[in-house]
Amino acid sequence: MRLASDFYQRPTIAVAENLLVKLLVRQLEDGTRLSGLIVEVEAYLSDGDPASHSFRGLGRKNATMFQSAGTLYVYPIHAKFCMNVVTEPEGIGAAVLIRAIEPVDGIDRMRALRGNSLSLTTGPARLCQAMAVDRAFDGENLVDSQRIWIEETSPEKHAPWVSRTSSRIGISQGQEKQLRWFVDGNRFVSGCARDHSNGRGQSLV
DNA sequence: CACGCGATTGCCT
DNA sequence: GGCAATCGCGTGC
Repeated sequence: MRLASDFYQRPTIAVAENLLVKLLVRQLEDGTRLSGLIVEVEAYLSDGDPASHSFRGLGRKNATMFQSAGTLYVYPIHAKFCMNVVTEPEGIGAAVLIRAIEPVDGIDRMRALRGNSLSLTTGPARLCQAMAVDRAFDGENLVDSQRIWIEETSPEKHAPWVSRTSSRIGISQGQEKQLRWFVDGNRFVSGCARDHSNGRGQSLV
């Protein structure tokens, strides 16, 4: 079942934690269904978070981040793209970056979209490429889009898992904040923190 | 040990 | 609004 607006319109940290092991679904124009379990996310807050694109207030390049909860904020980076889910009430400016998924449906198609590269969906730019998400999806709303959305998953359908936290990856400011969540031991999680969890990781369940 | 990747900024239009 | 980009680090060859 698709996640509704009230899921996204909550404190960003709660949304980030709860996005783990939800199913990200992309319906291609030809009807092909691509999907994957979210196994790594990062939170970018509206207040006191220098790593967040919203840190300096609403500008021409981050306006989507201030739209309603559930809106997809896609930003360009090094000729590729990363996708975020907008959280909190409209106008706040906070989001959750989806950094990795474990492929479920349409793996062959994802591989083709990735240019047959081995790393399919590990890393935010890679998973965008594998899910055929580009700038045209900036502003798309996961609550009612026919092209992309996030579904609830049944706990009995996948093995028990443990959530861990760590510092965010690839940022120059706000490194002390523990705003990254990932599924412990999952092979699709990016970065070394899969192994050490920054020494202060917490088992949440 | 080579290669690919990537939470931002500046510049051009 | 759109595009191009640097270099440190993890991955995999």
